[in-house]
Amino acid sequence: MPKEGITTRAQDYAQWYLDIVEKADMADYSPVRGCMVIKPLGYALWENIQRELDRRIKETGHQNAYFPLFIPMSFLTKEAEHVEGFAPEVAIVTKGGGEDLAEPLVVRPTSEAIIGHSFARWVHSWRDLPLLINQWANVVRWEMRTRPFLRTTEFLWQEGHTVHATEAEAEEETLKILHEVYADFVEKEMALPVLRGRKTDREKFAGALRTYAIEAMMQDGRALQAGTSHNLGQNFAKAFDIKYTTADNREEYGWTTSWGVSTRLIGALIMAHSDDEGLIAPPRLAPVQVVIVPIYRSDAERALVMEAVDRLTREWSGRFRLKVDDRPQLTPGFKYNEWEVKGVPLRVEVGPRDVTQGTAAVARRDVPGKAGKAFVPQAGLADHLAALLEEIQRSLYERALRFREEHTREVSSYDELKEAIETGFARAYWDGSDADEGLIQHETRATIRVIPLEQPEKAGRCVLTGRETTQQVIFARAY
RNA sequence: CGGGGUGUGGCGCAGUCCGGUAGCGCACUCGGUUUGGGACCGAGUGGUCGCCAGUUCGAAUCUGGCCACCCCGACCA
Repeated sequence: MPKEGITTRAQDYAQWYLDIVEKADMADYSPVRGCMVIKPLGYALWENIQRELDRRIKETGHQNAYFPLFIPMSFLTKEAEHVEGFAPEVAIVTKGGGEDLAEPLVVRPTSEAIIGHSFARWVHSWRDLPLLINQWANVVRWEMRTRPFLRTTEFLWQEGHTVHATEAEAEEETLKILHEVYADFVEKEMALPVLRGRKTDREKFAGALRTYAIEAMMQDGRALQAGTSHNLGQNFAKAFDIKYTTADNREEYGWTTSWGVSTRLIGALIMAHSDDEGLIAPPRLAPVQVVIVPIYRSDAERALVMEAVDRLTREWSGRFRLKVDDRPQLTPGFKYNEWEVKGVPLRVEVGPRDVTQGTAAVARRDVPGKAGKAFVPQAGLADHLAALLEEIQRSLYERALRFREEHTREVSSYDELKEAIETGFARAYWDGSDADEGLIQHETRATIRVIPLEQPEKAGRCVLTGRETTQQVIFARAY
């Protein structure tokens, strides 16, 4: 049954997304344009995302630290490409304590500059390297057009910043983050398959040597950049004077990297898995994994049912993130709908009939309606639920992967490319220039999302120029 | 920054053309009956109609100005 107040995906995908955010109660608008209030459900998702990412970031040897919100204006201008890229979208503080500041302060749009300054003070010797730091922070970018989670003026993220002795080590770090932290997290925890690849020069980070990214496909066939990892070369080391002395007493600039993912991931999670009924949260990140709805008429039945619920859940302690919805005066049907909109993966119903029969009704969020509901024995219920949560996690991933495969076409002509990007990704041989890419963007609104790391063995002809090349790229419209 | 739209109880809207005591649905509060797919009945609370100025005996409604937000595009995690 379509839920009240949720536009269907078929009607208007963009409006559907906004409706899900609102009806699932994940975020609210704020008095400041483009800024968003993250409500408890949205924030609980973020906390779970943080926990899993933070674990991977630490397992790969990084430590958390925190750097200031304000950056002296002059710092931002030290790296030429960097300032050019970010200047149009920074917020600037010119007054403090009622006085004009001697130097305006930029509210960080990203922290390469302020962290670069610190790193220059921290790094002296080859023994100080590699320096592997991460911070969880908010940043501000004055965007023209905003959308909850996908693009907001202020957003939350993590940004890793590292310094290495050699170019090869910096490159290794950049790719390690891409694979072992970002792709691993998004595929395993978010149940969302990603394409891994390099960005073209047009799309790379301002000031980077090379940018790598993971790209995911949303249910409307558009691409969403889920994370980026930059090899900054020596650009920032030179701008901020990050130098070290080698083992044979030579002075060298360090090689730096930076990488980040943001609350945008919540937007990706919503758009990739949810349906016209509401949010579908992947079990591994769902703030509530199992909701129990007790059903009763009289006080006597209530006592009976609640006793069974208490007995069951006592045995589950710690196994699930669990919610017992014993709110009085609300009908079971109302509760089913509410938890469906909020994306809880499993619902367990326990009523008088179940108490007598030793059963419970279990409903899967990812399989709507009767098809996803079954009466199962109370004995062994916890194991059954645990298995179902894993099954849902796997099923969501496979569904998203199948969708991406069905909406990805190999194209060999510009006409085919134009057609393919209407519904999904276009994989094409490419030997064009930056200007050619700009032309295609102008004509089709599609851009090269990634140059996939996995490339074909044999050569083909560039979709635009017709020149022979071995390089394939992915074109798509992006969020 | 261009284009479109909207500002009226917490939310969604009607009323504006044609000026005359601000209304509906949901939500909320209280009482009762209900509860296996969004319960029902009854009684209530709540709004200087985005802001400023003007016209008028009288403005949500007419005139002028301003502001804000949303949606669609170009720029971007």
